Amino acid sequence: MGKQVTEMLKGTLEGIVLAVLARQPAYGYEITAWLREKGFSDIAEGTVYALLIRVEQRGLVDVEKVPSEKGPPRKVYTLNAQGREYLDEFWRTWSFLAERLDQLREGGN
Amino acid sequence: MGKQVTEMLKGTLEGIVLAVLARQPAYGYEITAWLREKGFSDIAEGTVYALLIRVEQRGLVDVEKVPSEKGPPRKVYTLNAQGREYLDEFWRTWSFLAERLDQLREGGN
DNA sequence: ACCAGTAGATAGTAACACTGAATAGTGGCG
DNA sequence: CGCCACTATTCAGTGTTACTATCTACTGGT
Repeated sequence: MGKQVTEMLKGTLEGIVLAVLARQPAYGYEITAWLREKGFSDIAEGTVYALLIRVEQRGLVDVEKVPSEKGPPRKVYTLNAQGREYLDEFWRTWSFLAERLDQLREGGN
Repeated sequence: MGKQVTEMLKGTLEGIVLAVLARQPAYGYEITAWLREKGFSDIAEGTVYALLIRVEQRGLVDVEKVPSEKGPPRKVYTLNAQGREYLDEFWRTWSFLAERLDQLREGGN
């Protein structure tokens, strides 16, 4: 998609994934497919898995192994209380940034 | 300010600085002060200088050394045609991301 | 002579997304 | 049975970016 998106995703992709999990539990492959569908056309497979491991280690999500009819068992991730808290902060940070950017774009000082 | 902002700034700070330069030429110290004033409370001094060198090497800005009444000479940066083009693309990328994020936030699918 | 304020440069570090490849399980087809 | 497509996860290595901390350098005031 271009280097610009890649760099801009740093810090936001994590929030995006947590926001997806806030709606309902999901597993890596599912999340990747969802992102692709939503226009993040070439988010690498591995990227989402690495991110999920990170948030798991930080204790923002709970994990459950669920057998799949097709393929190896799925690791289903659920946002926990700490994750919800973190997500709230993410939205505050995002709002802060988005406001500043919008102001800049309007040429406002 | 927190690690979240730091990571989110990756990829956007560059656009922010270019957007500032789109309004009028400026030098590093000035840009840093402006950012602080606008709420980016702890953007490190060095960060902006490093970024400016990067965009200069990519040919997005023109540079002119201007003697200062107080302190060493200033390096005044001006956005050139290529930089404006890059900035346009930045805004397109930003819009794409912001739209997706807004949708996610509304809980929309 | 010293210090605060202005102005810029730089070496080393941490975090994050990407690339590319490997591993594993299931079902269908010849 | 052997092969392939699809599902699903893992991992080592790389590039980019912002931060930390420090250093240089010039001016004016005490």
